[in-house]
Amino acid sequence: MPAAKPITDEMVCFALYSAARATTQAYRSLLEPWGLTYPQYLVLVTLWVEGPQSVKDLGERMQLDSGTLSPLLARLERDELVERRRSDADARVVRVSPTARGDELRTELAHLPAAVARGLGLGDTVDGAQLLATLHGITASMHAVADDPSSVTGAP
Amino acid sequence: MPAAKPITDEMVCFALYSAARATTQAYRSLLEPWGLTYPQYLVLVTLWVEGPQSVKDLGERMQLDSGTLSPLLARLERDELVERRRSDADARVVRVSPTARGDELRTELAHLPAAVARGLGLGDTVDGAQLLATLHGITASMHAVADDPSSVTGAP
DNA sequence: GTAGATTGAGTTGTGCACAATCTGTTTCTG
DNA sequence: CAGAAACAGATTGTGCACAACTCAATCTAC
Repeated sequence: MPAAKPITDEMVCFALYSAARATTQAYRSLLEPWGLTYPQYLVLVTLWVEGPQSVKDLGERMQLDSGTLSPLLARLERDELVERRRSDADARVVRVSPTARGDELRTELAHLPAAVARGLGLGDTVDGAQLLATLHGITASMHAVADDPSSVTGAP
Repeated sequence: MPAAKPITDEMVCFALYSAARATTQAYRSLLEPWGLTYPQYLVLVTLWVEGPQSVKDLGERMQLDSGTLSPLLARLERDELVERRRSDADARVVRVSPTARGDELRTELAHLPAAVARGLGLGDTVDGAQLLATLHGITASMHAVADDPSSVTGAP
């Protein structure tokens, strides 16, 4: 067996990839009784916290484009959790708002954050603030790489 | 405007979700010249490091089931980067190994880890070992939640 | 040795992520 | 004002993630 390997980006990236998948699996279990997926839940949380908003705004908050959001919102609308209405002022804009049922879920799902925090060991084994800062840093760095790969491979 | 919000699981989970997506986007840019996706790259890395192995073993390493791996491997095989051969000893087992071209990529892509590490700020702004430990902890915790949601919601 | 359980891959169906493209507005500009 | 450009959202196509299922090969018990 070889000696301890150095920490490579691959290990970190793979760990990130695994952790994110494990998280959506955890939420899958928790949300299953409501027939919600994790991204659907995130959309609802955004609407609850920030109020009704356009698809574009929602996309900016969640860093998702209409190719992802449109079908997702269509499913939420089919399940009568959100409503989509084209703006009168600007017919290009579609305003998304929770339905009455959608708002009810806010109460029904209010126990989730604490439950997941408990599962995570937040504030206990995990320093939430520091982890958050690190993750934000990674997100920013990786966006920079995605936008300009040559910046890290050696400019051509 | 409310005072500073506490760190909630939602913030951490969303940050994780964003960071993971930003990472695959970064790899998408970097791997685009080779027509590889990030999961395909991960499979190749696993084969390079650990050598040819069965679909099951690959699935255990990457925590993916055959529903994900089978089509992914079929695409890698179509692109002549890996080969699949049913075992003589046990006809249920399919052994996956890199082709000559697949092995060539190991050299061609050898610059990636350092490039991404540079982009991440690994060892610089980010403590890789600690981050890795935290991510492994999260993965384990979330698997526990996924396997038994009642453990965090209060047993029914 | 055969019946039944287990295993390893593959297939099917749903949903998310994202690039590319399209459509209908709106706004900018000549 | 007319045409160009920009914009918001939806659609299409590819690939991943995962649940549920199928199927053949193998293993276990009897």
